[in-house]
Amino acid sequence: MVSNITVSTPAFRFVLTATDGPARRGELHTPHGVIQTPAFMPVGTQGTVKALRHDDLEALGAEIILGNTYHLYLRPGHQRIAALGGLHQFIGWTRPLLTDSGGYQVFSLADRRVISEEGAAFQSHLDGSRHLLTPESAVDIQAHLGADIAMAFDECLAYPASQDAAAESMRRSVRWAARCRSRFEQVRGGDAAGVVVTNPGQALFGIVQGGVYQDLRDESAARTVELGFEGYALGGLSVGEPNEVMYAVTEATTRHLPVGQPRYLMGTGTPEDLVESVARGIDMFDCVMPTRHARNGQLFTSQGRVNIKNARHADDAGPLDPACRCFTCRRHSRAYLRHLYMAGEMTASALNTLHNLTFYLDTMRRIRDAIAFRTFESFRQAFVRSASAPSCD
RNA sequence: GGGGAGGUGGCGGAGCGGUCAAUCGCAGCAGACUGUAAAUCUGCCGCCCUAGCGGCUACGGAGGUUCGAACCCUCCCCUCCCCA
Repeated sequence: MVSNITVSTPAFRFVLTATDGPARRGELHTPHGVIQTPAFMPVGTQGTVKALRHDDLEALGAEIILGNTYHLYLRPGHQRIAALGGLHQFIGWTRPLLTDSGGYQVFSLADRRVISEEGAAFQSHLDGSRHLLTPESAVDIQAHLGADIAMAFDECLAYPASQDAAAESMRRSVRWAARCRSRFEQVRGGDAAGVVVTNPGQALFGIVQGGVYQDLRDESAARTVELGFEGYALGGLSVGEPNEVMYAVTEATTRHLPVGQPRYLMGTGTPEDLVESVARGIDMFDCVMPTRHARNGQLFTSQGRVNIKNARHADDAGPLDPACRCFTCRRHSRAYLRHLYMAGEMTASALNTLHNLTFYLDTMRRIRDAIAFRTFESFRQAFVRSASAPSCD
C-alpha cells in the first residue's frame, strides 16, 4: 500500500526469495552488487574494517561494509573523497557500501553535542572544532561519499528515556527524515548546487525511532514509511535496554514496515541477537561487536564466548574453535593467540577480527540456508541453546 | 687498598619519625564493550579470613633510641660507581 510510493532506482531493488515464518531470505541489488539477506555488515567507520585488509573481507564473504559520515567528514573530508572519485574508489572497495549518517554520534558524543531543530552541533573529537550536522548536510556529505545506501540523519535516543522525551526525539527524527528525503530528491535531481554526486544509484533509508514505547514506534514507522524510503531501519535499540524489550519492539515494529523493502536493525548485536531479530523479520545488521571484541580479546565460537586473555589458554595447543574454517582457527593455537594478545602484537587484532567476522558471517550464511530450507525455527532453537552455554575453555 | 652511592612488595622506582600494607609505572589476574572519541576502559593485585575504618607478617640481617621506625643510631651482610 505504501511501498508503491517509494522511489526506486533501476540499480536498487530488494527481492524476497524465501520466507519462513516472519524470517525472510532475500537479495538486495545495489549499484555495486548484490547482497544476500539476512546480512551482517561489518563496520568500517573510517573507510576500513579495523585490523583487516579488503582482500581478507572479500575472502571471508563480506558483501557490504559501513562507513561513517561524521568521521569521514571530519577526516579526510567528504569533498576530498568526492574529488578522489567517491568512497568506493578512495578506499578501493568494489562491493556495496553503506554510510551511517552520524546519527549515532548524536548519541555517543552526547557530551560534545547540542541538538536543535536545525540539527546537531558537534565539537570534533579530533581537535575540538565546532561543526553542524543537519539532515541536509548529512545527505549532501553522503552524496559526496557515494555509498550505495545512505542513512537518514536521526537522533539515536539514549536509554532510558521518558515517554515524553522519546516522543519529542522521535518526532524530531521524523521531521529530520522528511528533510533528508526532500534534500535527497533535490540532490538526485541535480538541484543541489555544490553537491558532488559520486553514485547516482544511491538509496536512502529512513530510521524508525521511539525508544521502547511501542505506540511511539508505531507512529514513527507509519510516518517514516509515508515519506517513502528505499529501506527502513530500526534505530535507538541495543543501547542498554533489556534484550526482551529489544526483541519485542523489533517484532512489533517490523509489522508496520513494507514487506517488499529491506529492514535494517542498526547497531545489533550479539550472535543470538541476530538470530532472534531475523526471527522477527529483520534483513540487515551492523555492529561493532565482532570487530571491537576481537581487538579486546573476546572471541565468538561455536561453543560460546572465549576471553583469549584468560590464563587458562596459555598452554592450550588446540584451535580457538575446531568448528571454524577461518585461517586463525586452521593455523593457530589458543596458546599462540593468547601470546600475541598479551604481547600487544597487532597480528592479534588481525587474526581475532578475521575469526570473529568469520563467525558472524557464517552465522548469517547458516541463517539464510535455514530460511531457504524452511528449517529456521529449529536452527534458531539449537543456536540459542548452544550460544547460551557458558563460555568454553 | 682509597673514596663514594645504595639495598623497599614479581620487576622498576617513590617514601625518609606517626591513618604506610606502603604513591606510581610495568608485569600479573579478572571483568566490561551492541548504527566505533575504543588494539579501549574498569576492578583486583603481601598472607589469612566471617572480606572489614578486620587479623597477621613486612621495607637486606641483628640490636638500639622513641609513646611510635621503611624512615634516626650501632654492628654485620650484600650490590654498584670512581681512583689505585
